[in-house]
Formats: sequence, structure tokens, C-alpha cells
Amino acid sequence: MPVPLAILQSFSLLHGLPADKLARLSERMSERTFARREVVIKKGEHGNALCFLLEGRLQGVDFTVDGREVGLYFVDPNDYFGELSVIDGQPRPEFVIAVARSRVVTLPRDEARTLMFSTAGIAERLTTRLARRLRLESAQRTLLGLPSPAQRVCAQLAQLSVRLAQGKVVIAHAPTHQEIAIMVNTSRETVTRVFQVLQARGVLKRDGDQFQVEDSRYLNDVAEGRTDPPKAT
Amino acid sequence: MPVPLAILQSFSLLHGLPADKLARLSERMSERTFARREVVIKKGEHGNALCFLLEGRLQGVDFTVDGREVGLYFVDPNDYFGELSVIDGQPRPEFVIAVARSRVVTLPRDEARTLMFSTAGIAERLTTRLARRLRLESAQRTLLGLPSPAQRVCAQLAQLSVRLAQGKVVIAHAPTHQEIAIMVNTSRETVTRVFQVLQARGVLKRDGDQFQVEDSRYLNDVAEGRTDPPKAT
DNA sequence: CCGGGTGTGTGTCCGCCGTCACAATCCGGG
DNA sequence: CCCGGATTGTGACGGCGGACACACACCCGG
Repeated sequence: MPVPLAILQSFSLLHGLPADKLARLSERMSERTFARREVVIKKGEHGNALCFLLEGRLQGVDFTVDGREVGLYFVDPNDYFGELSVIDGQPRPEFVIAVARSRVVTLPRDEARTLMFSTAGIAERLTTRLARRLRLESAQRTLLGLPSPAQRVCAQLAQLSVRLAQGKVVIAHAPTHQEIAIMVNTSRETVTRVFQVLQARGVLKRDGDQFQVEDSRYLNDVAEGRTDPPKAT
Repeated sequence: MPVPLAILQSFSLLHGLPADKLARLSERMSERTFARREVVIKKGEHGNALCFLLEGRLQGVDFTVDGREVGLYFVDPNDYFGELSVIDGQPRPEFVIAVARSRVVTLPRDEARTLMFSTAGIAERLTTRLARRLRLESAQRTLLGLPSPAQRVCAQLAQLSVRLAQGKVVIAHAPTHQEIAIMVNTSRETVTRVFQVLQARGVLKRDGDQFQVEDSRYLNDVAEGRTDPPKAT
């Protein structure tokens, strides 16, 4: 049941915590592995634990009442999630689903609350993090305002890509077309077609479980309307 | 320059604050009136004050790079806004624009920060409020997943409507079609057409500067897909 | 009482993209 | 190593909603 201290130290939320507190947290935490497509948090539940992602990738998703899937955000390793219910005690606002095999550590609500509100500095770290999330969500909302699906796909790809030390730009844990589609409000087929064009132009290349972004300029140009949205020639 | 204490007491964020602190805040605050369409907060600025809305209505908006307007949220009286920059010191994430003549009270950043982080109870109130905003934003994002514009308009109207004491359901400060259009990612014309049908069916009625919602059931049914999206007969 | 700006109403038209239907691959687990 | 489900690829079609172009209605201020 307890989680090794070494692991706790990798969570930025807990940086600088005194050893005794860490030890106590370690006691109360537990780890679990989720297979791809498994549900980590179920919308509407009251389970209210705070969760940390060790490795893998998760996606926050919701469903419109007519059953259409909507992608809200991705969670990457060393980040935490599920804070909202810890804070306000309301039911889980959305589903969180593993899009890759993932290891998750959970901390029960009572313990998480004392951590948040009775530990010097953590409260400020938490609000800062909530603020960042709000900024991300409204950036995502703005992205959805782009008129053409192709633009939205490119913008989303630009958002997901990471510049490595060697100057390579890469998207790790290559998301499926479907996962992208629900993030940018379009159909899976449209995403596939956009990918076809991007790969034909050498902008994007599949490489095992990641995408190589050969021409990140192009992605940004399309996203920001400087270049016309690509269409099949 | 100072703002009357009576006004401060109407802000729920400040409830229960000791009189001396309230007095101090009152000294440092200032009030300003904004005309319709005036910009209250400009995206990218570093002005970083915390703002309270006394009366009127504001809308958070952003623009896609190709100039398309995107509506993010509405602000109603006695609520506060502009917290993000106060918290993280980053530039303003979006525009906030008055959609009706509005009175706004502002508090400089340094004062707002001490209020937030060194005043018992306020920090928790603040995170709870950030949590609510996150929930609202993802609800709005889910709304955008609805396939038909008509559904989205109905869902948005349902969201905006308020049930009065007498059982009447009403939307105050009737938003313009344009304001709704940018919230639900559609064109102004489409909103107009949906309104036509809704009014023809007696679901909605204009009454001065508010909308009477005669049949809120219908709005919810359409929003949730139980009834077909209305179209001109 | 007039005038202009802002909001609303409506027609037409075209292109795009969502949907459906299938084929072709890929991939992981037994 | 093989099988089955998940993922990707592609064609055809049809409808719907965005863009454009006006007309009109409304409201406030001068």
C-alpha cells in the first residue's frame, strides 16, 4: 500500500516538504496501474481522492447527452489531477481515461485537504496551478473558434508538440486520430485526411509511438492563419 | 477614490472580514463606470488588478488569429474577475468587455495578493471559486461538442436562464444574437434563425431588456437531444 | 423629431465536412 | 505465431450552415 518516498519526490507539488510529512503521505497513498482505455476517474462519483500520474498518459473526457465523446485535456507524467472534487467536495466533473498504460498514485481526500490547506506554501502552489489550468482551457476554447477543422488539428498538434534538447520537435505517446478528433470537435475521418496531407508534405512523420514534427513552423502558420489550411491536392 | 463600505459588504469574497481590513481595502479601491462595448480588461496587459462587478454585465472574449471573436464566459454582478493575473503574475489571458453599462471596482495587485494569501479563509474561498470556474468552462466545452448549432443555442439559453421566485424563468440583460453566437461557435444569422423558431413556438418571448422563457422544458429537451433540433417548418 | 448606428430578419448559394460503408494495417496478447 | 479488435485509409454523397447581401426595426442622443 505505501508508496516509496523516491516516487513522492518526483511530484512537484510536494517539493520541499519536510521528511516527516512525506513519510506520512507515503503511508496513506496507494499505487495502481491502468491499462489503455481503462477508466481512472468516473464522472459523477464521490471518490474524491487526489491523484498523481507517474507514467503513461490520461485524457479528461466528457460525453454530450447524445453520446458524442468530447476531449477536454491531457494529463502527462508528474502532474496531478482530480483536485476539483478534493477542493469543493462536488462529484467528479468528467471522466479521466488512460490513453496509454499508466501508473497512478492516489491520496485520500481528507489527507489531501490537510495537505492543501494546512501546509505552508502548498495552497499558493495549488491556486497557481488552477490558474494555469484555466488559462489552458480558455486557450483550448479559443482554438475551437478556428473555422476550419484542418486549422484546429494543426493548432492542436502544435500545442501537443515538445521541443527536445537536440532541437527535434516531437509528440510523445502519439495520440490516435480519434483522440485528437474529440479534442478539436471534428470527425475521426477528417483528422485522418489532414494527417495524410501533413505526412505527404513531410511536416509530420510517424516514428514508433511518437510523431516527429519536421516542420513546426508550418503547423504554427496554419494554426494562425498565415498559411491556408492544407487540403488534398 | 475610496469606495463606500456598504458596497464592499455586497461582495461575497469579503464576507466576514473584520471592519479594519474592510476599511483599508475601501481606501485602496476605486470605482469606474464602463459604457457598453468598452474594454474593461485588455488581453496581454500587466495591469493585474483584481476587479469586482457592481452592476451590469461583462463578457470574457478572445479572438482567433484570423480575427474571429470567441466568447468565453459572462460575469454577473457581485462576482469578481481578473484573478488569474493576480495569482500568477502573467499577462491578462483574455479581453473582458462590458456588454451593458457596468460599474466596476478595482483593487491593486499587491493589496489583492495579501488579501488572498494572508487572510484566514480567503484562500480556500478563492480555490473553491477557481474550481467552480473550471467546472463551468468544461461544461461549456462539452456544450460545444453538440453537433447542431440549434442544440448549442438552446443549451446556452438554458444555461443562462434563471428561475425567479414566482416560478418564472427569465434571462436578464438579454444578450444580443451576436454575443450568443460567439459563445456557441456559430454565426449570428444562425442564432437569429433559431430565435425565430423558438419565438414562433412560444418557447421564448422578448420583454424589454430580458427574455421570458415560457417553456424551459423544451430548451432542455433540445439541448439534451430528447427533442429534435428545431428547424423552420 | 430626425438620423445614424446597432441589432435583427431573411433569401440564396456553395462548399465543406459529417456520415456511412468498407478495405487495409497494425499490434498486442494468448 | 496467429488471431481479433483497434486503428488508419479512402471513396461517395447529401445536407446544413457559413458567407454575403440587403431590408427593416429599434433606440438613443442631439
